[in-house]
Amino acid sequence: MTQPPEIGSGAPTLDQARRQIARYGLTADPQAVLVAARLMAAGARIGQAGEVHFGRFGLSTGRYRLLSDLEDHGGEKSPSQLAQSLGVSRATVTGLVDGLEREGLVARRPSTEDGRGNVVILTARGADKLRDLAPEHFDRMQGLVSGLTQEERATFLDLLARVVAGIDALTRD
Amino acid sequence: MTQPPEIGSGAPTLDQARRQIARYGLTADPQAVLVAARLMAAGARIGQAGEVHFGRFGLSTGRYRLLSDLEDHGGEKSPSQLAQSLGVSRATVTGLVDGLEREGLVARRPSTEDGRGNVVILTARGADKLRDLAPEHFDRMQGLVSGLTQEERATFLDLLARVVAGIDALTRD
DNA sequence: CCCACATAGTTAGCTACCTAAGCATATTCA
DNA sequence: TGAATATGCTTAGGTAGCTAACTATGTGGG
Repeated sequence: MTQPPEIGSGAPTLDQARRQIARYGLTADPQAVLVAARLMAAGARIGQAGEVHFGRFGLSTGRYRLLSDLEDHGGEKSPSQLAQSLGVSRATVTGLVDGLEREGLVARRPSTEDGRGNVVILTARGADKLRDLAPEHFDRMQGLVSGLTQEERATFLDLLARVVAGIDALTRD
Repeated sequence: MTQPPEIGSGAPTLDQARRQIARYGLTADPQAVLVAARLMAAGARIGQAGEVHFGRFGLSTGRYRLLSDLEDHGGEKSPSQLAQSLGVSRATVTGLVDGLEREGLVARRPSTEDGRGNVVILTARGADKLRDLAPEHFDRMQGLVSGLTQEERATFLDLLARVVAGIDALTRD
């Protein structure tokens, strides 16, 4: 019983989609379902790969994004602003800042304008970290899309944006 | 100081990519970097949306994928096989099965062939759950890609596959 | 002026994912 | 056959993300 390839990492096939749809007597378009399923599988894989990538530098995706966002805004931002621009909850920012602070890459200071607020500051060590990882980081990022020509990348960017717009269909009431 | 839109959810811009590359005097292609960054951001968003979607049915993405994979294989599979086909670690499968077993959607039975092994079985309740959520699930999956024509979806599938092949560039030594 | 309500941040508790280490059972081979 | 190795699964401990609840400070209205 040599089972078919089915190389782990959960990439669904068109046949799987067809069978699933048929099993319940539905009328969905198998190709559309396949694209959606592949997209979700790809999203998961890219996310994991990102963690491995940033892990090389002793960071996680979330921590890198926070540092990078901080640098893009003059090295100083409130946790709420960070949560907003990173698209995560404030609780998540608390956790990310906790970790980064422990490693000395950012620091917290009380806000001078709002007694409730903090400001998160990029430290010199944090800036150094970003500088150090930049060459390899950008090089690998380019590698990720090196299988596409420049024109294909433009097409992909367009299609991806339209799919992202469709995310609402997945979550709306 | 009305700051530019910058609508949360962390979609990076071409300008950001350019500035970051320039800051360190690198030669990377900003467009390629942008595509990679957008892809990672999209992956995260789709992943979260998926959790919301499956959460509607009292499941998570991982739990749904496990149930679905089980059904696609006659309702019976070992944890190791599940880990392989889902592309996650065996430890993760242990956790997913723990949760699903608690809810009566799967059951564990000792393997008859291997004294070390288990077999995970899809219960009647598990099969019912899959049947119940199918119509809405497939409908929303279609909705996710409804912004693309059939031809565009085919193109997207091709480009996505080539990007997935590039994941290796992100993680290899 | 004070109370009600809004906002900033943290904490607690959940899920998913990982790696590494542990335990039990199989298998291989000298 | 007995020891070394391989395999199956679980456990322990880590990170990231979420929501909900809590504390503290700000703000606005009667």
